[in-house]
Amino acid sequence: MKKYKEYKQVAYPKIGEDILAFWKSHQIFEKSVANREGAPTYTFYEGPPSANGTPGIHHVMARAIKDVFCRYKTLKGFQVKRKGGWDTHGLPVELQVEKELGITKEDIGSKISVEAYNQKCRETVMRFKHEWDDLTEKIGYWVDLDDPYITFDAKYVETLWHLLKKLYDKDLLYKGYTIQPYSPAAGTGLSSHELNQPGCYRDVKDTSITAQFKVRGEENLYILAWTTTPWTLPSNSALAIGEKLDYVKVRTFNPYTFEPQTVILAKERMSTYFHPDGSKLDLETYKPGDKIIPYRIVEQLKGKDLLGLKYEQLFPIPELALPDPAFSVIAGDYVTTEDGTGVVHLAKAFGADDFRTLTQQNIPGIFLRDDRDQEIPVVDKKGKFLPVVGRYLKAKMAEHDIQAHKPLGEDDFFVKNYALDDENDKSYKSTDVIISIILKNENKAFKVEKYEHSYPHCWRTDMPILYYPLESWFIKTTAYKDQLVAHNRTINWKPDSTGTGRFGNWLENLVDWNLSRSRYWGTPLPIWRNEEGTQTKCIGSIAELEVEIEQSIAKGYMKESPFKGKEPDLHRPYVDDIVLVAENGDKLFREADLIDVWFDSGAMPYAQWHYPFENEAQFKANYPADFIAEGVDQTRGWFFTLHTLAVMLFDSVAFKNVIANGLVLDKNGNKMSKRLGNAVDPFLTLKEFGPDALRWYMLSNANPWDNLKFNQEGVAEVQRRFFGTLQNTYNFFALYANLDDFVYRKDTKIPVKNRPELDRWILSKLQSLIRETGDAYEAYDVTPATRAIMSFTVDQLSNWYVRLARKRFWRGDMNADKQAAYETLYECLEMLSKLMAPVAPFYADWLYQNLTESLDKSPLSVHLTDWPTMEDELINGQLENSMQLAQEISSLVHSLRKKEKLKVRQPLQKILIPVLQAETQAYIQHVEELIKSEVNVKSIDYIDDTSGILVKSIKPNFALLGKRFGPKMKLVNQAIQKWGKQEIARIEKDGLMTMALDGSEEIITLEEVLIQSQDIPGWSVASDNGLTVALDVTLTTELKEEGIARDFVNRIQNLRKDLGLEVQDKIRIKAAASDQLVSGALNHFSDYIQTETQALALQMENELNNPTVLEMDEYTLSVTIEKV
RNA sequence: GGGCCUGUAGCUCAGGUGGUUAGAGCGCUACACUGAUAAUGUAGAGGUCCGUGGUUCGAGUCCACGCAGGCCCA
Repeated sequence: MKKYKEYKQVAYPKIGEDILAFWKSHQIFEKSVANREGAPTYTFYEGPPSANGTPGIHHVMARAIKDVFCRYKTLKGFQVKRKGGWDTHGLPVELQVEKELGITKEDIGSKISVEAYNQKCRETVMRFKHEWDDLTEKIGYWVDLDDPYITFDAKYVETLWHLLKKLYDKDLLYKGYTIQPYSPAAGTGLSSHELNQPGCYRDVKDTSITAQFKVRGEENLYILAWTTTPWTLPSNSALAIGEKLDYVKVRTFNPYTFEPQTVILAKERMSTYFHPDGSKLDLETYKPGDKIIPYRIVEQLKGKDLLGLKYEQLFPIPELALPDPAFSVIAGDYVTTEDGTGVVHLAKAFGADDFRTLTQQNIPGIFLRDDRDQEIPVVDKKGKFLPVVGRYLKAKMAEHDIQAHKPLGEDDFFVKNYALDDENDKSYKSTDVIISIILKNENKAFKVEKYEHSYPHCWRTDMPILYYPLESWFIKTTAYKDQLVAHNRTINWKPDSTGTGRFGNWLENLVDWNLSRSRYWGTPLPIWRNEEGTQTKCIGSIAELEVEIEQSIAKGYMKESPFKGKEPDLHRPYVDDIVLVAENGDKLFREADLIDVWFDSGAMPYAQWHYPFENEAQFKANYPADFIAEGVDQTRGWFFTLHTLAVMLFDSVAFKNVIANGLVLDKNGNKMSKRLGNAVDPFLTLKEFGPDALRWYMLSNANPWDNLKFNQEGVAEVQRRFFGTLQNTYNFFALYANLDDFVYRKDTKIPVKNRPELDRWILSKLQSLIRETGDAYEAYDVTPATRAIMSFTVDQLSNWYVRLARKRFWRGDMNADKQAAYETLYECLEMLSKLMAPVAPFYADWLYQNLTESLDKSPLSVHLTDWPTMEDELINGQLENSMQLAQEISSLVHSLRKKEKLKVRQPLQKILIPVLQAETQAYIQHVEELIKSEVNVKSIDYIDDTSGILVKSIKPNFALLGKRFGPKMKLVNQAIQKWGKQEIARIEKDGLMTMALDGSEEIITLEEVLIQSQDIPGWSVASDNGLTVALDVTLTTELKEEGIARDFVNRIQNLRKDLGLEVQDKIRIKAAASDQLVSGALNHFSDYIQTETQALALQMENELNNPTVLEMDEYTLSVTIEKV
């Protein structure tokens, strides 16, 4: 029976499937964890994906990275529990549900109850769980899928509440009012994290206006201010300048009304607004419509000279009138002269800087009042001007006879493109455009143009966002900035720059974390307040809530608990129905907000265990994480929220090591997107290549933190080159091992020290490989590990060891030499299966099992083994040196043969190697036989100094002498280059030489120069890397005959094969030679030929029946062979 | 506009602390091998190291300023 399975063809995808089935039926993953019970833990946190979309190829990348280090640490003896998780809340879920139901946010509560809506969300959110689980299994990502944490789970939410209360108790949770990104289309504020979604910032062309603000009490004097959001101009209540900037007053004409006027702007910005020739033109002779408008600078002044200047309201709508100090010039430290006019228009409701500055300077903003007497901006939450402004715009349109694409009523003025009208309509006019025309007509616009800039968009609705005043709850992260920074310094970031740069800078410029989301499907904020906002309760657990509810029932505020007789559900609408009792007896209502979903995921270290309500020991044993990995886009997402909560609540890091991987782009370096059709389907790729080649390609091609240009051909190459070579090597082993009935047995194996040199060499290399891969995995550098494994497998094991050892496997019966070869190759293969197991878990296990099946005691799977320890005593540096010399010399000889057109089959007499050090000669002599057979030469001669024919060259050792001589190095170099035979001889003999340099004597030692021999007069030489080889190209008759004999063997072997003879079949050869040299060769090398070709006889005949004519280089030869 | 990353052969990538012939694989060309054979091996061609300045005796490597691409943020 065959002990080692042989494979004609290998279907890698099938290996994936088979091994997956094996893992399942033998519970290998479970065993790999259970086996390490009691061992030190290595903690990994799974960043929860959302299962409401299908997984992509980049998820394979991310998950492969996670898997590699968890598997490696398991092999290293740690217990690595990997709890899976699902991110289930948030806007994407809501939007998907709305799309499917054909509703908008406004319909919630009317067309559909919050209860039914949330129920639908809950059903939707796990929709693609099956695909995710499927992919996870197929790529071999080992994670506990049976007991994942789920962020909507009541227990999970309870922990979130607990954490929020801890923040509240520390006074780190507060309600504020800020200008925030708001999506009218989605009806919600957006977190900075959401705005960080790739693709949110897009280049768009907006109408930009440089408006003229007329200075009060002056004739025709205007301040210029530029904006890309004309719709905010009706809300203008101040202008900001930079105090230290230079400004000018310029006399000129308005380009639209042609009226003479004087304008104020930053001096540096003049070139944008005035044609250079305008300064030469006469102001008096200007005629309306002239192409170049003349101008004169009439006054230069500093920004601070402008402070306090009053101007007329741009849109004098009576309802929007404001008292002093509105409509005046103030200072803003953010004003620059990079664009615009160096004057910034401020609208308190629509800009964060604006809001801050105006608040600080006590300048009121433009607001109206709602029926509860609360301030409201003049644009409503749908992005439409209130009728107060609409009426004004409508009247102005009539006054100036402005025709739009449709009749516009006072309630029709949407900002941006929220009207959803057809923008391609020729007569389409946006509100921005209408405002521009009005201003142009009224001598209030100095320049109107389309301006292309990057503007944030809502990541789901694709509509531009507005900056809009919203009330919010915040976490006061700024209070912990120093601790956040300090703890970050202790984290090992891969790559380092993401930690210090991207993440570090983010922490340095920290703002408070805006927690609030006005939505339905998410974790509700556990805060109850009275109507005045004077009484507040924060609830930190279900039990606490139930006690409060009892009190409320007792007080008569509630009839019964919504949780009565069922499991508590902490979602809306149930918690909204709960009314609590304040200390002073007031009714408390829940703050309607949900919290940022990033809080959900950032709290997973605690919430996944329902800590502190349960599993305290579990939590403590697994906190903080040793390792996490996600995409670099999570830097300010999950990485940030994990870090923040850990620092603020536990004064700890949340993770010690983190890999922030790059993007997976298409092969041309473009982003993959389903829309563009360049997205790669992971399932199809798996089907074609199987999981191992895919993982190996992704991790070996480039460091994970570099973007990967994903190219299927790259996967194919990895498969062919690496897996193919490894597979061939295994097949080779299996083929002969089975023929010889070899079975690897530890107890009877030949000690390494008794094995042939070649074996000891490859085993020495193998030991180095163990160290190299181990070091790389330890440093979270998977790419160098894969490259080292590939290089060993392909270059050393297959291309050198197997090739040179081939004959040992097929020749003769079992003997010690043969056994050593089998054992050595076996040991290399088995070791490779372990070293590659973290990256290519399926193939590695398959290989391991093929090798070990016939052994009883070995663990079932490579993933249940221990990481190998290096055996230092097997490392033989000298032998590795020798072998490297053999490889280099062989390569040089091949190169010479090529040049001289002498094929390897033609034996040659000798090669010459100049050696200047006895050491080198010893190294080479060690592997002399090997070189001789590899390049087919009879002998190797060494020439040393005593021969007297060596031509040596000398050059300085720059690294050493450069440090010593510095600027004089050029002179030293020139001097040394001039040295001839005598000087070289002397420094070699004495170990030093003196030289004159700048009038002084300098002593140069032998170590400070490099002496090489690169030429042997009269010989064909090749040299590389300080090594020189000469080839004796003389062909004697004997050599020629031997070459012919070898050629003949080769042809006979081909014939044997053509005739379908088996390896052990014997033959009889008859040959009719036409050439004397050939018949001489056949006669002289008859024994050799017969041995090689398994011939019992080689007869020379004059005539042959029906012979085969062999074409040899210069001769032809007729032969017949017959099976005996 | 700011932060970070990347730029080396046609393609994908290596090139501690600066040191004088810049490497590998794939692809290409040629050859060899034919008992690993739908394999395998060898050799060759192929480079303004993104550009420009600078530091230095010496720069792919260090510095400055640019250019191009990417990510993140304003």
